[in-house]
Amino acid sequence: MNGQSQSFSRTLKHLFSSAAAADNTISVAKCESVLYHCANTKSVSSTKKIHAYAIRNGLLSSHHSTHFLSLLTAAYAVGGQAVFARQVFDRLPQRTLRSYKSMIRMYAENGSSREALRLFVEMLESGHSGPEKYTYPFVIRACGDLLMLELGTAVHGLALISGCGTDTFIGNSLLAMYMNCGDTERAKQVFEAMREPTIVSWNTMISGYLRNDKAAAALMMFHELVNSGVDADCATIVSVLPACGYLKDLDVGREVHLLVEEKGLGKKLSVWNALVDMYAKCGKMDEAQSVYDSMIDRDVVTWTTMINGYILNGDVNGALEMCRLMQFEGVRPNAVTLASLLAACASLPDLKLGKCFHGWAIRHNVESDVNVETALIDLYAKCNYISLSFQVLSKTSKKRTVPWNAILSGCILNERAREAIELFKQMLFEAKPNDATFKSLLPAYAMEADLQQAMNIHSYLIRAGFFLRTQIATGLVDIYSKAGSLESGHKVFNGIIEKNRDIVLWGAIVSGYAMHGHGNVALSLFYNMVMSGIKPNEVTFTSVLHGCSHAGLVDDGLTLFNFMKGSYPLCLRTDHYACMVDLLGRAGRLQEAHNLIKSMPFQPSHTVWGALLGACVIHENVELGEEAAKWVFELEPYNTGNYILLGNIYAAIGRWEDAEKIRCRMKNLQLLKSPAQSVLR
DNA sequence: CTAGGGTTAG
Repeated sequence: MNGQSQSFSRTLKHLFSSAAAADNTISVAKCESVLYHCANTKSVSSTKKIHAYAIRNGLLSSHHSTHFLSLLTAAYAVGGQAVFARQVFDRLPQRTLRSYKSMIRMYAENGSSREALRLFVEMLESGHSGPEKYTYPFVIRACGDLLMLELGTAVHGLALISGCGTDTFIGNSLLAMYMNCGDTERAKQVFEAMREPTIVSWNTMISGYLRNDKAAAALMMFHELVNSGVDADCATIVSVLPACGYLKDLDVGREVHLLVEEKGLGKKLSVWNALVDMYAKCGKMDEAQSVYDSMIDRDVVTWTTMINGYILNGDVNGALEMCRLMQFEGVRPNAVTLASLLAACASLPDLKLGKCFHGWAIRHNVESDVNVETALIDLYAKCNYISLSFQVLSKTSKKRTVPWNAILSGCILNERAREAIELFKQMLFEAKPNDATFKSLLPAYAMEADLQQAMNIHSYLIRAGFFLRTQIATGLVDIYSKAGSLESGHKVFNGIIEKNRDIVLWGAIVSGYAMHGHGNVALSLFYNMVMSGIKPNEVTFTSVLHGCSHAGLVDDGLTLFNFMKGSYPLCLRTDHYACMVDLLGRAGRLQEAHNLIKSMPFQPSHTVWGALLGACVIHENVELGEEAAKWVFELEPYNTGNYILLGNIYAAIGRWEDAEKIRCRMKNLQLLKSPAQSVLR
């Protein structure tokens, strides 16, 4: 106990002994000075005593009560007593700067950011000046927590006006806020304007870049930091290592590892855990293992990281071995461990193993964790046991969004579009949908291909304010295309500004026109896309080529194909050749089609030969038809359709015996088919 | 008094 708190407790004692003696001469001022100490020492029990004393002795009704109550508010707030603080605060005749400050701080600290900001705004509106430099960081953090970029920017301005612009703490808070809101550029500006960035500033930048999917920028920051002469600390290490892992940049990862050894930064377990994770993510399980072996202390995170590492590198047995060792060491798995094990079982998929881990989750009492529940729903859906997914769902709290998202995508996976749509309607009574919800749900509407339903979900999205996002717009374009309204799809497409149109959105509109036979529109949209600076990918090439072939645009198709060969040779896939063969073949240019196949830089697939065969049927070309058939019979021996196609060519030109022979061959194969297929499975 | 940091996660 230091001198100050000793004198405080003396004062408190004196106060109460005087009270016991019914000495009402104890002044409000005295109580106030005690309260001031209560706030400084975060002493809740003393605060309560003073509060009770004040009530008993009618101090609250005096004209001094504003000052007294605002001190009382502060004392409760500092002690984290939200309910008491609020009660006193609401009874204040006048809300003072002090009371606002302490309430804002309390709410920001206990996670009620919205409440904190409400009070902050009210404080400004009621004519108080801006907060002082110790309150700004709380307000700024609250803006960041709620992703309120506009308000955050306004607070930034206010801080500048009040002359707090150079404060390091406020600067660092601003960095974190902008990063949280996804505005990396503004964060960078603030960082560059800082006169003396501390290690915290650097770390905030590094981790912020990573959280905004800019791992390369995070690494650049790290290198700048190393060159600037500021010493890295533990937080730097655990911020930069995930970036190395994400980029699989083993060189930088090793550099960081060296730094840890040289500067003795390995005092915390989290640093070693991050190193293990980095090596695992870079695909170096042997090095991860050796870091792990060198560790004296290990916690559940270490084990989980190793287990994940083995899963990530496709070594399920290694992961299982780790589980056994972990159990042997007496370390209990947590929800994270089980969620990732279950996710691994889902991606295999391995129902039996998944059920074992479900059991393990129950034994370790984590089966009602949202992450675990979600992983279970996903697991059972991917194993085609969606009824079990529903069982898990029925036990969840339902107020969370993620399990619903999992069941929706599970329904899509099991081709239960109707059910997905029904579930979504139920979901709306319980939880708030987010972007991921629609990512899972929209394909259901595309499967239903019902224009009325398409319009329903579209109008819902607009009402709910979801219409801006590219990904969701893409889903809508796809739905409208499949439901047959290219016009509506195009309107949605036009609603996305050019800057926000990504390859997937372009792909959706192009394929929409292509699949409905509007090859010319598909083509011109495609060229618009290229002009707007979007690099086409295999998928867009396929759909636009498809469009050309469906619309009989032979020369356009050839031009496009040659453009591909010239500019995007690495994109060329077997599908593209199949489209071209189909295109040339339908136009009767069979020889050209055949030459194209022969020029292919890789083994032609059955689809390529199949396209030629199909064209040979239309144009009754036996010679090439037989050549194509020879290949498809080899590549796809159990597809009876191919035999029928060749038979049709023979029949068309009157070679009845050959047609009959092929028919027999097909029949014999059909007899073989069932046992053969069961072996193939 | 106030700022950054580890394992899941499509």
